[in-house]
Amino acid sequence: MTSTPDAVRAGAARAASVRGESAAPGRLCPEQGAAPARRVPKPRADALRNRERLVTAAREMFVEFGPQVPYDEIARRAGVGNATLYRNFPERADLVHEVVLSLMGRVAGIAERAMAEEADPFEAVRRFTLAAADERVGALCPMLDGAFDKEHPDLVVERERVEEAVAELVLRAQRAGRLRADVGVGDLMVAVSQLARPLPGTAGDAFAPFVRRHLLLFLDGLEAPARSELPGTPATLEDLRRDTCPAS
Amino acid sequence: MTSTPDAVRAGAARAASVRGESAAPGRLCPEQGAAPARRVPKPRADALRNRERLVTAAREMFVEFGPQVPYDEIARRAGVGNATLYRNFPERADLVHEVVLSLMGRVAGIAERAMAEEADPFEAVRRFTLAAADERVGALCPMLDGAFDKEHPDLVVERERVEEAVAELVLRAQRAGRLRADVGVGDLMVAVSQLARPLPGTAGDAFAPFVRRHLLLFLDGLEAPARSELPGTPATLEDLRRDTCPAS
DNA sequence: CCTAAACGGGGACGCGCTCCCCGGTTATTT
DNA sequence: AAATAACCGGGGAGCGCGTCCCCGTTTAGG
Repeated sequence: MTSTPDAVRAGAARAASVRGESAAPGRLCPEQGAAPARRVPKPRADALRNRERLVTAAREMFVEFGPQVPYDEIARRAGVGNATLYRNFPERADLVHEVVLSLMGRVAGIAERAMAEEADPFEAVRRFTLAAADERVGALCPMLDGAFDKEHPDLVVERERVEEAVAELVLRAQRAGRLRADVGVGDLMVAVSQLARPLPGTAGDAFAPFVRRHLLLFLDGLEAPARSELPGTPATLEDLRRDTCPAS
Repeated sequence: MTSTPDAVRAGAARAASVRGESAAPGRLCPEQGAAPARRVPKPRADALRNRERLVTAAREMFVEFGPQVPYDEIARRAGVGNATLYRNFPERADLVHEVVLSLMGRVAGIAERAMAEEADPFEAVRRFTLAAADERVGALCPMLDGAFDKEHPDLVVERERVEEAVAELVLRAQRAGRLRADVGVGDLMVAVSQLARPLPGTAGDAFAPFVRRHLLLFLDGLEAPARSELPGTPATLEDLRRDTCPAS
């Protein structure tokens, strides 16, 4: 054995993950000061392709079967060997992290686009809600219990992007008098996630039309003027984080 | 070994379960025709107590951790040995069956009481919805995938009781012009289940106030007059069954 | 064309759940 | 109240399944 780059890469990935850095290859990391100019071999094209395929497959499998789905099955779905999966994501937390990150990015984009392109601010909320459901935000729920670093820098950045966009969305609609004033961002996010949450066992899409109906009904309840008086206070996202992650 | 009643009981339970009969002890089964008057030993009082404890513990554990929770943990929560659990419910399907049955009974009672005691028909819907959520109907969702006999006679009876009561509840509210006409029983049941569905990892009750808010918002959307036009058709319970159980 | 990194899949390890066995305990029976 | 039979409890063996690694082969890049 002259050199075992597989093992080296895997070890590096694990270490980077622990330090809270992104383990994604393809990102040229500047030489670390005194480190003796170790040539960072640029990753191969097919390697990146496979990595992307794995994340996509993982997202689909997580949505359908939850985050406990066997590693080997994910690899099979992605059309690669299981070793490739283990090389890229030495532990499950890494994979979950990547999937959550990708999903949040999509949702943030949706919110920003809805805000930019929709004239009526309540219509923007509606469009965001339905599109977010299509992205299966509900699949995030089962991942909350999984032990993955919720304070990872990359994740915090993306989360703040989502929060900011949706908060703005809500605020505009409320200022326009189209959205009732006694609801918060947290109310919207959680209810959407719950209503769009996939049922286990259903291949996935048989329910889509019903989910749409229920979201629209909920949105009707959100519209101003309020038809009833709500108990408690508008839920912020901090409220939710406090209740779901009592440890942090 | 002179006689092993434990094994006999377990075997009998398994057979009865397959035949679609209730395996509950305490129910005196009339002597089966030509069978030579085998004395059916009346079950002991503590045995029934333990059985009831097990069902209660199972319901709690299912709500909190899903129907895959380890058998031994359920026994521990119930404060009995694991053998007792295996004696009463030789396979997981039996236990799930019992829990679902118990839950459906409670929900049916809630619906009937709401209808009888509430003057305003929409208020009856609201009361039913909130009470059903308190009973954790949402916990039913994760059990849909589990392989348990959904056509078991006992279950069908209870299911029809629920359906009839809720359908009547909806119909009355619609006839009174208080509930929008373009929603069906299925819309109500599924949305409530989803909104009240417990999040994994949360010990359970931190979210209760938020769930209440979201249910009330949804109910506001349900109120007549309709604020938007819904796509598709009102969901009946048959629609849902067809989509969740494609095999049957 | 050559080199080295990445791939694939077969198989062993180990964990955790299931399930049973048997000595002790408790409710019923006369 | 004593006898008896059913029931209970918990410890441990069996085993299925997911995780993880090894190594011969393939493939991209120079």
